[in-house]
Order: sequence, then structure tokens, then C-alpha cells
Amino acid sequence: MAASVAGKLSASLEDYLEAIYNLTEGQEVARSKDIAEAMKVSCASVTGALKALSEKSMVHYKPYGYVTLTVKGQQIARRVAGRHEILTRFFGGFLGAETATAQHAACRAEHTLGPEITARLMAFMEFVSKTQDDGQDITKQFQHYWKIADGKDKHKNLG
Amino acid sequence: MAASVAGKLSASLEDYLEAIYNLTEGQEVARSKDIAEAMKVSCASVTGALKALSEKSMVHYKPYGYVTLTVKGQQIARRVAGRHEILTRFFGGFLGAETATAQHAACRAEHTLGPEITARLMAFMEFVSKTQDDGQDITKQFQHYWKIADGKDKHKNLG
DNA sequence: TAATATAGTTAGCCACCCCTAACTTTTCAA
DNA sequence: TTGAAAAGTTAGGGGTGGCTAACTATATTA
Repeated sequence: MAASVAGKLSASLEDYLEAIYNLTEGQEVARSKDIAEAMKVSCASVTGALKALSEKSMVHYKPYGYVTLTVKGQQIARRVAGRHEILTRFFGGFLGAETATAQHAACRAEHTLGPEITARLMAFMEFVSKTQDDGQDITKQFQHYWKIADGKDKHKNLG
Repeated sequence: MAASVAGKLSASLEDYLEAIYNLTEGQEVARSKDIAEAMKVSCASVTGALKALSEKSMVHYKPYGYVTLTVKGQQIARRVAGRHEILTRFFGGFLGAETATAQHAACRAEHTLGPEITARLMAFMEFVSKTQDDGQDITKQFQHYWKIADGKDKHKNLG
């Protein structure tokens, strides 16, 4: 039998896939070192991850060679990246958290969202942008609410 | 030196703390078996977690004895439980996901939310309930939007 | 083209967290 | 009160995923 064909990916491997996806999107080739830098891990860790991803048929990988995603790998990476993007927009653009904070939280939460919640969150962000056209603008309304509610130590108990 | 005093908790240990918190809230005493059942792990895993939590001064623990939270343990558990509750309300009550789905996602995401985003999400849920009083009711508006947007395979690409 | 710098791999280690199997302690009831 | 059942612990093992150090392969450039 060939390598293990499917098998769900761990959060860590999903992150690697996403990183490779982002690197190869910018038309550059993904090299181990770039992946290591993007993920802030050692090159040795990257090699391990690439082997695991290769066994699951997610990447084309040969020692000392460049890395590309398989079709399956691309599908999953796109899904993960999409979740990441939605969460970042929700945490940052909508809730108003700083970009770095939103990014970081999104990266860690993206693996915990199933299709159901992902779809609904997407729809919500769509809904939000619709209200801008309607002149209601929920984002602005909430940001106003946040401003007057903040600074009064109202929401400081769940840090 | 006594046991390691602080040190951040892993997601797993936070979950144990939350489970103990929930068990002891219902005025019953937390026993290893209850924790094991609540978390769907073996008793052996619970023992390991209790030792770790005890070393971090999060629980009062003696072999074969009952388990209670220290003051510090209570603080953290409350924080985690609070995040869990907010996320469940957001995923379930607001976005409209099924309760089990919302609970499950909340349990996995609660560890990834920092104080910043937690506070903003709390404020948003407050804001949402305010709009009910104002007669706007964002929840209902979004649910209506969801209904007409759903079933058209619009949001199925990020499962 | 040969020497060196850079990139990538391997080997071995550690931490986390789960498990089963076997053992010990506690509880409870005959 | 004693012995079986239930609860809890210990020992040992497996998977994941990170690290460093040492080695190999590739690239560069003098």
C-alpha cells in the first residue's frame, strides 16, 4: 500500500499547509527556510511536517527539493486560509481588535471551527456589509457602543 | 523551592480546571471519576492532570481525596468558563448553530481568545441584546438573512 | 573548480497528553 | 468485620510536535 491516503490533519499540519499555500500564492516557490520563518519554528520541524504532509498526499516533497501543494493539499489549505481570513475580519474589522491580535487569535481558532459555524460566520460578515449599503452599518453602531462601554472596566473580567 | 508556582496552563489543563469548576459549582464535591466522565477521558489521565494542576497550585489534591480549586484555580476556571459561555451564546444563540455544535466549538476555541477579543465579544453580545430592546433585534435580522441565504450552497466552500 | 556559506536532513532528546493493565485504597453491605 | 465492588493510582507505552547538534547537499563566488 502506498502512503496513508487521507486521515484528518492536526492543527499543526493545517498550519503548515496554510503557510505553504501563502508562500506559493505569491508566485514564489516554497522553501523549507521560508516555511520555518513564517511559522517561527526550526528547519528540522519543517522537515518533519513535510514528511507527514507528504505521507498524507498533501504536498509534493523530495529531500532538498522545492515544495508544492497537491490538489488535495490546495483544497484544504484554501479552506483553512478562508477560515483564517473570516475570523481575522470578524475579530479585527468588525469587533475592532488590533490586526496582530486578530491575526493571532484567528490562527489559533481557525482549526476549531466546523463547516456549520464557518458558514454562519461567513454569512454574518456578508450580512454586516449589507447593512452598510442600507445605511444601518452595524459595525459603526457596535464601534460606538464599544467606545462608550469601554474604559469603564466593564469587560475586564474574562481576560 | 516549593512546586512551580505559576506557569501558564495548557488548553488541556484549562479544560480540567473548567470541568472541576462546573462540578463543584453544583455543590457536589469533584471526584476523579466525575471529572473523567465529564471530560471523556480515563481516570488515569485525570490523576495526571490533577498532579499537574496541584503542582501549579490550582487545586487542592491528595491521592484518594476529594478535589477542590484553590483561589487561583477558581479565578482561572471562572475566566475559562466565562469565555466558553460567551462563545456558546455567540455560536448558538446568535449565529444559530445547534447547541451541541456551538458547545463543542466553544470548548475548543475558548483557549485561543485573549482578553482583548473576549472583552469585545462580550460587549458585542451586550450590544446585541440592547438592540432587542430598541426593537431592531439584530439577531432576528441576521436569522432572516441566514434563512434566505442558506440552502443555496452559498456558504459551503469553507467546511 | 575548489572552498565556503547556506539550506536542508537526521538523530536523539524532551514535553504534553492520552491510553490500557495491573495494583492499591476506600467504601459498603452481607 | 470482612470481603467484594468501586474508585483511584502507578507503570509503561504511543502519538504528536517542538528543539539542538551534527551531518549532508546545494549554491555561490573568489
